[in-house]
Amino acid sequence: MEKLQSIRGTKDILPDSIYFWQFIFDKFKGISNQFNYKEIRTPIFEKTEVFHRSIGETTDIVNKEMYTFLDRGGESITLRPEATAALVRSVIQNSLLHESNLLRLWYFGPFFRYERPQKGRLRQFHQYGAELHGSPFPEADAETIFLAIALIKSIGISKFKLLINSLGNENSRQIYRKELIKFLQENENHLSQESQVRMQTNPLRVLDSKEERDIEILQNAPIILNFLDEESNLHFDTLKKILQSQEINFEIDTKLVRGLDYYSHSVFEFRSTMLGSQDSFGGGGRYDNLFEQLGGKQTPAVGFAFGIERLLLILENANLLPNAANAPDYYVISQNIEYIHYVNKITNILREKGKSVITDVSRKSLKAQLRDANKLNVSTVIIIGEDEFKNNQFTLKNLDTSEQKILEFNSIQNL
RNA sequence: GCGGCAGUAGUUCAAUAGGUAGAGCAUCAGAUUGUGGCUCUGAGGGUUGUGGGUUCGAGUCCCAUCUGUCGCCCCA
Repeated sequence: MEKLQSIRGTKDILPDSIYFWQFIFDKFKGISNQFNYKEIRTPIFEKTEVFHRSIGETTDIVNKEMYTFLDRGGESITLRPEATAALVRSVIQNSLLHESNLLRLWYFGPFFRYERPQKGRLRQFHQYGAELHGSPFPEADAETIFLAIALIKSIGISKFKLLINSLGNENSRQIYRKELIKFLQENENHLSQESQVRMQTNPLRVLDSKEERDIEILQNAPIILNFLDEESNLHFDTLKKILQSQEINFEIDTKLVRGLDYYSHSVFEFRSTMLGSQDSFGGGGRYDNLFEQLGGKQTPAVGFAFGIERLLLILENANLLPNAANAPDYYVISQNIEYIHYVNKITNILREKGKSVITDVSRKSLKAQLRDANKLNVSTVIIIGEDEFKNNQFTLKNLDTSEQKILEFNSIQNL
């Protein structure tokens, strides 16, 4: 028989590491509560249109990274490659903005992109994200950044870089776009092939190029921040001031554009030197037009997401993983299978008292059970041998000190 | 999707110039028949990722494929 294995780019989260996942989830849940964000869970697949209409037809995600298939009814379905569009769909569908014009949401779950796997880049990966719907103001952008930083710190990460940029509003971006295309056309012959194609489809993304010759040319490219209109400028300036007032360190990266078409105004990204070339572990931005694109009414919004696997890599590489292992309170050992009912009785009483208790189910010898208890880091064992069984007693042994004493059955209540 | 590197017991690795696989750790069991950890002894466990090819003979060479990894594209 051929051995079956998991699909390329997917990973089992095994019992040995599940603790770390729970650690991150619990911390993030706590911080989200402090910021008054509510958890939301949406399906992991959506109609393909949800993503087509939001992410952008010319983006790599839509073009080559989506898991799209026809279901048995002939409908085109896509495993979600990101959450923002799906959340907006849900908010519109369920009229969540009906009773309040402000909505704070967070989510945690799996996402899917068909990419060549690498460390920190999987086909099924997990994200935590938060979205703030309903405010056009930079205070909202700032709140999400505050939240993001609180989350990062809550799991012990203190070294990271925050990059910000502004893409301006629609108006500014159009003007800049024209200017940029003009510049790119003038230098077309010197650009990489990739960039020459992208210049036609999605010129802003050329800025992201890592090709050496592109980078060189782009040094003289027009800078988007110089094309912001008054409104856009004010928005970006205010955000910067808010961040500065709280002594949040950031760098302005005028080439930061991010890979989704729906962003406007602020975009930001978190990077760590503890990762390889996939050094970004989170990012987000403002998306004021997405609601309309998905058939809702115009609603300004801002949000961000973290890659859980990348956070775990940072924790691992920085030696920040928390200690797991919570040993059972008791191991009830029986010398002989004949005492099984007595052992179960004791075990059940202890469990009803809220203790975590383990017993042998594979008919191991007394010695083996003790070894087992030791391996499991149990510090207290209860031993039922012939004498204890006959006299309605039990032996309580401390494995750390090796002290042991015989007690009457009723004193189980005092454990 | 493109390029480089890698793939041997659960795990970390070893195997001279191609001659039919070994060790540490882990696992399990014993060391006077009611007691763990330390120590000692022993045992189980691999059709060398998979499929072809070259060869008298391949873990070792060649091809393909799968998976991982590094970089690119891109992103979390």
